Order: sequence, then structure tokens, then C-alpha cells
Amino acid sequence: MSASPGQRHVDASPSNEAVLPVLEWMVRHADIKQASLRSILQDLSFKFGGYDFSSRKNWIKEHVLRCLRERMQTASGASGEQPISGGNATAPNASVNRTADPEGPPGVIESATRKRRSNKAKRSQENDDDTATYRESPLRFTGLMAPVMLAPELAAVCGGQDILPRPWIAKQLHAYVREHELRDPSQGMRFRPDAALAKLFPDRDSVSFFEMNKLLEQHIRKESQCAPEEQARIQAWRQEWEAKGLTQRRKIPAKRARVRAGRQHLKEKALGASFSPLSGGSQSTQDSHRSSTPSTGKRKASGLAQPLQVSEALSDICGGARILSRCEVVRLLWEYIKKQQLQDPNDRKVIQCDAKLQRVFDGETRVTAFGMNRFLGKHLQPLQRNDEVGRGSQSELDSES
DNA sequence: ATAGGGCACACCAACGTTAA
DNA sequence: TTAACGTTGGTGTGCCCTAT
Repeated sequence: MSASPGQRHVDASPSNEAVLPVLEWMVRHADIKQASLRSILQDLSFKFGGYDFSSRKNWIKEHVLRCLRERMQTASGASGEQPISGGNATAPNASVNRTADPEGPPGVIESATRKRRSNKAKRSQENDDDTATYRESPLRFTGLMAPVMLAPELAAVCGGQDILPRPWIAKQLHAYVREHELRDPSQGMRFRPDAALAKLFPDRDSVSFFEMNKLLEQHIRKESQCAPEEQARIQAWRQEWEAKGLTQRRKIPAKRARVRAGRQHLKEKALGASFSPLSGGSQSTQDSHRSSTPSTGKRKASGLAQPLQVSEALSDICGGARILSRCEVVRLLWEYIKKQQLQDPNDRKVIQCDAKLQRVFDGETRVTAFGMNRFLGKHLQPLQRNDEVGRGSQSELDSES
């Protein structure tokens, strides 16, 4: 709150004579691969108690450039140290060079700087976010990396190997195309099959790398499609390669995004608590219910809502209905427990089983509210086809009662 | 948050090159 | 730097209900 005009750092403007030796020292000792003009400005500002050097940016650039030239000359003359090139090192160098070019179009530097800043800010944001973190984990040969059996004509162009994971097959083919210079010069993403590849892609003058994987399917067999002895070989291959202890760098999922989405979902769920799919809720509420599985709308009835065959013992508790969904069973079960006042008054989580409940709960006299779900599975069986005809479920119960 | 159940769906994994 | 394309299978998550 104390007025900024009184800031010590601004008033205590360091002279160029005082700044120059510090600046030269910084450039001489900077990590060229990491440093940028911006980072140098920041460091300089830090060394001079937070003084803002932006008004002397051009002066600083000139001296940074001079020091860099001297440093490169010294390095190349002394030990043949490599000049600044490639990777991040290009950023400060290029910027300074353009600055020195009197004919360089105005705004180029600012534009480039802005772009770099934008990219840096983006990277910084990503690093700040836990979505951008990685972990090293063992390479497992499952899923996409599951080894498959190659047909002889495919193995022939994969160095004779007849068991490989799909991505490695793609890699081998890319290498083959490169080695044999089969790439279509007019269309970089396509290649012209030679005699060996023609066996894989018959009647094709040209194949795109995108099509390649699809066409390869005809020359690949999954483990499940292989003969027992081939499956044994694949197993051995997997064991052999997993024993090598290869690792991969995996991206950690976007936890923060998921947590945010989850919170949003709960919030919307609370707001739309009175929504009934049958009564036609608002579009937004319906969307929120679909949030986790967006789009399509092809979703079938939930497994929990599917009708099941209820055992006689359980049916006795559920009002005699023999076909109910799990959800309905749980609801009716609790209705019965409350009606019969079977909850332990000292611990409402505990259910004191009467004779009917004991038939369902394996003779247990007491079960917990959570534990009783475990017993239900034995009393609920998938429906036979003909059972589904005339399924009554809750409506059947309603009509009975 | 927790327990039980099954299903649908999204996402991720590797690999290559080019265009934006 | 990222999206584009195509492949398969593992994993994570939400749905749905109920009570504590």
C-alpha cells in the first residue's frame, strides 16, 4: 500500500558502468543451452535488487551479443567447443542476431519473443499442472504392445522375425521403406511397394503410411488366433522381452481435469436432484448426467438396471417378484428391514436377521448394511431368454400390491 | 465414502511423417 | 508443437440404488 513511487529500486538506478561487468560475467558463465535474453534480464534484475531493466533492453541485447561472440570465438579457438546450435540454444542466439541486424523488420523480435514467451508460458503451465508429469514404468507387452504372429511374407521384411508387437512392425516397415528409398517423392506420406512389399500390398501402386497398419492386419494373427505351439512361442517371447527389464516413459493422466469434472458433476447432480429421466428434465441436466460418457447416446441400460432371476428365498422378501433388477432388490430389501424393524437400535448399520433373511444370508443372524450386498449375488441369476417375455419388474410388483 | 454388481465409454500405450 | 491415421487391450470412471 505504501506508494510505489517511493520504491527504492527504481530510484536507485544502477549506472551502465556498474551493470556492464555483472552482465558480462553472467553471459560468460551462463548455461547457453538454457539461457535466454529474458532469463538474463531476470537474473540481472534480481542481482540489482529488483530493478526493472526493460527500458535498457536494447543496450543489454547489444552487450549480450558481443559477449556471446567473444565467448564463441574463445571456445572455438581453444578447444573446438561446438557453437551454439540446435534445441533451446537457438532461441537467445537467434533473437540477439536479429536485434543486431539493422535491416531486420521491426516487430520481428517482439513477435518472436512473444511467441517464445507464449510457448514458455504454455510449458510452464503444463509443468505446473499435474497433467504434464511423467513416470518411468516397466514396459509391458500387453494391449497395443502385445506380440503378434507375423505371416512369412511380413516376417521377410521385418528381418525374419515372426513375432513382434504391432508398433514394432510399423517401425520395421518404416525402416524398410527408408532403407530401400521407396518413399514417393511427390507424396511424402506414401510409398511405392517393391517386390517384397507387393506381397503384402498386392495390386497397390502406392500405399500411405496411414493405410499400412490396416492392410497389415491380413498378415498378422493375434495370440488367440494361433495354434497352441505358436501361442507357447509367443508366451516365451513375452517372457524373454519382459525379462530384459525395458522401461517406458508414461504420461500421468490428467488428474486435475478429472477432479474438476467430478466436482462439476456432483454440483450439477445436486442442483438437478429432482430430475427424472422419465419426466423429461432440462437439457443441461441431461447433459450433466451424460458428462462422463458423452456423445453417442447409444448407451444401453445399466447392468444394475437389468432384470435378473430372483431366488425363491429372496423373492419371499421382495413381495413375491421373481424378476427384479439389483437396484429394485436392494430397495425392497431395505423396505422389508424397516417394516420389520430389523435394524439394531444400538448400531443402525447392523441388521438382525429374521428367519426369512437368514435364508438369504447363509444363516447369519447379524449382517452389516454393507455386508449384506455380498450375499445377494447367489440369489440373483441372469435371465433365460424366455424369462424376459412379460418381465414385470417393479411394475409387476406394483400391480400385485 | 462405502459395499455389491456389469456394462459402456474414454483414454492411453508405440510408431512413423507431414502440414499447419 | 500438435493433430492427423490406424491398430488392440488394459485401465479408470460413471452409471444406478440403498443406508449409515
